Amino acid sequence: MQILIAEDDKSIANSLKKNFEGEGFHVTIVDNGQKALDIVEKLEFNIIILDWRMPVLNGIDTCKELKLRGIETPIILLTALSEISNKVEALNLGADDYITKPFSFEEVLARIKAVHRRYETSLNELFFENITLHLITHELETPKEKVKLPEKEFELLKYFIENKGSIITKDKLYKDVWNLQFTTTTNVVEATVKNLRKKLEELTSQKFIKTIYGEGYLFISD
Amino acid sequence: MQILIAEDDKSIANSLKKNFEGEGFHVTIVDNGQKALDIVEKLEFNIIILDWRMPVLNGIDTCKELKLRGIETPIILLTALSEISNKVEALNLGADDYITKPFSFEEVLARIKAVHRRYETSLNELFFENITLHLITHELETPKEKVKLPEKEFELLKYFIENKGSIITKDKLYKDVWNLQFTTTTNVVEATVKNLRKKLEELTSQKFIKTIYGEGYLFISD
DNA sequence: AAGAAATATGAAAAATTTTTCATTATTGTT
DNA sequence: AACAATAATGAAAAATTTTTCATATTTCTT
Repeated sequence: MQILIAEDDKSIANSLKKNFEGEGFHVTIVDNGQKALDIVEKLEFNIIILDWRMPVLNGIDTCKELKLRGIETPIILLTALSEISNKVEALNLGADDYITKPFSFEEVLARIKAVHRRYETSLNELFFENITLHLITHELETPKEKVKLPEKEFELLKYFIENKGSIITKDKLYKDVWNLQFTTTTNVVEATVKNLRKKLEELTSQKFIKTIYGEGYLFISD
Repeated sequence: MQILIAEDDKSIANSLKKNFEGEGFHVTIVDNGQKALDIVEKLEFNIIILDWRMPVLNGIDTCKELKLRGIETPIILLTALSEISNKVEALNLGADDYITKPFSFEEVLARIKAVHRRYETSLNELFFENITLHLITHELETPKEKVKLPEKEFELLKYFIENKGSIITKDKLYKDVWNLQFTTTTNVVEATVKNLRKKLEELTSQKFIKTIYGEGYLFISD
């Protein structure tokens, strides 16, 4: 997760950065709104955190300008308690949330995760590494190409991404994807896994679907 | 749009009601949280507005209880300015927005529309009359049954609902749904319309797809 | 290393969906 | 009412997807 923080108070900025990095996030700090606008043109972020008061260009105007430019990255505003009557303004400007100082890191983290989750689901896309699964059109988008997946392959891949990183047993797939009791008389799962594997590898040159012998499948980075 | 207002201050409640009805919404008023819980069990609402302070059961606890019961209807809390430090609590309780008194009706209306729109798109469903089209699973839900639509029928119905009430020419369908130049050498559109019509009529006993001779199709109430 | 269990695979079969085609029905115009 | 244009329909053909089956490969255990 790439986070941009625009905050002129160095102690706050560094404290946030240290904490976020402890969470495995990547943080970029700028000290005014204009610099935030500049860097957003060049790099992609998943979340933008703007301080309300900043030199050169404050958080409100930065937020307004970002939205004007069509940037859809979720924005969180940091405000002092005294400025709180402006909350309506904040949300009207297009900010997705705001946090009043002083705040605990736990609060910031919770808000960020909530906003990001909300954003992801609003997009109707599932992300994994360099692939995107479009939930409405059932298209699989890769660096190489965008293809429409047949029904079963779509459902299987969706299930894999939703359960990435943990072992998925075959009977779970029979139950959840095929709505079948687990029977030994069929091997549709293996057959469909084969086809999905082939398609994924052709498109990404990566092997996302591992098999754990005797246990099930594991969807994970190559 | 069905709105439930739980507010013990009669002047506020009635003023809201009058204004909402001017907008064509249908409003139900109750004067405490317990009554709100009771009526929500019996009737369906699109938005619930809860006053923060109320006798018997206040807005916070009502909100908490509604969420506990799995009610997903968006909730907006009304709070006095002095209670504003609890905003974090409000959002954590699962309220979708909150408005501080005193408020203008315009603000309330804007918030309601925003919350409702957010809700509808977050559901990933398209509604028309008594049918629901599930955008992720491609299922058509009717009072009688829920069936999975084949790809083309799904895309066609989605297009119809998105363009309900206005004439849809055949070349628009060829272009937007089939990605084809309009050619006279095929009649896939007619064939698919036929099948969708049959399915819709079997399931709802209604005829949603009218044909406007020489112009196109019109998706509209029977 | 050999055998057994589990998984993978290519190709065929079955099922479903999409499109075409020939014909019938409907609508608007004269 | 008759004609021409447009739309609807049933059935067949074509294309695609899903499942099955027989066989090959891999993995684990001894």
